[in-house]
Amino acid sequence: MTDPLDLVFSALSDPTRRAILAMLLEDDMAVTDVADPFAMSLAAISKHLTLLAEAGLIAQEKRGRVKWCKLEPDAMRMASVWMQGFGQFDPVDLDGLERFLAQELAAEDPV
Amino acid sequence: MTDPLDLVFSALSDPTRRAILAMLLEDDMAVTDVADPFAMSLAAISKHLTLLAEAGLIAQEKRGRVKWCKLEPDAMRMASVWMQGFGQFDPVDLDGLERFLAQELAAEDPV
DNA sequence: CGCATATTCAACCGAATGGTTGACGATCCC
DNA sequence: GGGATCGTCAACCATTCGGTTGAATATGCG
Repeated sequence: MTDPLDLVFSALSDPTRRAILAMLLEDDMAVTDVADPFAMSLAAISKHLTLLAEAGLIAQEKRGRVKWCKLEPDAMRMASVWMQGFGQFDPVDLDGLERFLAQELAAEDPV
Repeated sequence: MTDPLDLVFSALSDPTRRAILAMLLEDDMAVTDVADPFAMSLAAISKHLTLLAEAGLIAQEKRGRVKWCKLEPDAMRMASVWMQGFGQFDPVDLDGLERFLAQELAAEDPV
């Protein structure tokens, strides 16, 4: 019933969770290592990770007593799709690319 | 102190607010008209609109007794930038565009 | 076995969220 | 002026959120 986008955007709305995602961008990490740089309890981080997992933004795999967390790009992609499919604005990471493309099209138009 | 992204993602995490944004995509609207299709009080919608405005997702301008709401793309763009600048995944709205671009580049490469 | 490490569970707390209702302040129009 | 319309404000309510602490559950290791 609840839209998966609710979960994704809600998960993204917390700076701690965004920081975690940024960390996981570099490498997969164990829960304890994720928690390390933060000035809050391990339990709090564990909760954040659970939320991120429920939103589908990360996947958690337990290997031995260590639970590894890794990024799961699909959920964020979905949110991004919503934004773009929604948006009137230009694709964001294409500042240069777009100009290039416009150039290309301009070069082809007269044909 | 609080990251503007907090506000934006938090605002986007509610389905009612996302629906409002989708409506405003079509046209600027008065508060009453925004509220019309929803099964909740005008006050509730008013609150939602305030949140959206605080997140910078919309702008509200009072003209006479009517308060007009219009989309303000910058905030969403900022969120999108974060996602992309963050993301390992391909730009979302470019499925076709990207293929086209790859083609263009392939055609140019041998030169 | 027995201890240390890794992680979650459970109960609790204060603050924020999403909604309601009713009163209020503006504004338009007759 | 006075009634209808537009919108917000204020108080309230239940629920969720982000955090804490302390106990519990695995698991690895000597």
